[in-house]
Amino acid sequence: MADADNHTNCPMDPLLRAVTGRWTTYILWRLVQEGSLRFGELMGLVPSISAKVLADRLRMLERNDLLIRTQKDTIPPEVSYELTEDGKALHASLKGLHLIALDWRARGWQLDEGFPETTDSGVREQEPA
Amino acid sequence: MADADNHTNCPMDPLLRAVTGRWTTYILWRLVQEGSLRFGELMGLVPSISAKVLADRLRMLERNDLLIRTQKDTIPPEVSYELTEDGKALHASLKGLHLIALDWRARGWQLDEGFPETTDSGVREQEPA
DNA sequence: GTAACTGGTTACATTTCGGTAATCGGTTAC
DNA sequence: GTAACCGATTACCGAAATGTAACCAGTTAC
Repeated sequence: MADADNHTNCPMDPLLRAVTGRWTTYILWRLVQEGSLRFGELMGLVPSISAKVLADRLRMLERNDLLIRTQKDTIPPEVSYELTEDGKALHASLKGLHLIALDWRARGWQLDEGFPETTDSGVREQEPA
Repeated sequence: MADADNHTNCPMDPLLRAVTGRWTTYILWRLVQEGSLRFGELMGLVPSISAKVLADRLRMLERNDLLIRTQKDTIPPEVSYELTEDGKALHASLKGLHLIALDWRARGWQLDEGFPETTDSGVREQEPA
């Protein structure tokens, strides 16, 4: 998909896909804050993420040289993750989006993904017979 | 999902989800370039998008006040779309991501999403019996 | 002997996403 | 009568993303 699927040739597409999965930006954020975190620490910091998805995200970020995985072969093992310079740069590049996000949130904006079951008023226009 | 699912409370999450679907950034880009476009024009400009997905994207952006749909009830109908100020601001906020995307692309970076079927060497480590 | 520790992997189920093809509505052109 | 026009919607399907739960390894503590 990485290339054959680059229909639009939009340069942001691959970065967006790198950043877009659920919790990914939050993981980046935490790693920027804390510098280095172990797997279990991330499990605790990212609310309700599963080990599977966390591992998926970390391996994906590692494959793309956005973070580095360091393993100590002690028993039990100790594995920690930290961002590379590219990873930090990626996070920094989200600054603009972050600012506008804060602004919109302050203005009460919320994403409407279009699930009508959350509209509770029940009152809707009736077609005249 | 819009709120109950905001697990991380990361302010960027909803914006990222607004921007993330396939072709969404490209649609924003085109609307910024052209100012106003009709449905059929967008169909032509966005390569290989289907009417269904284009309609999905447009309705989603409209629901979130990122673009405005204008319909003339002629026969055949004429419908055009243009970004709101918020829509333009959202697009502008992707500037940082755009810059880093250009830089990385120039450096040869490509997203590796991890599908091993594209690695054609066939040679992989064998377990010693 | 068995549970806990850490950092995962695996199989499976469910949910969501995107793609294809058919259809609609009202009018005009053939 | 029927095809084209435009802007969709609908039903259906397969693929991809995500969630859940069980399990693994090697050692220590009980």
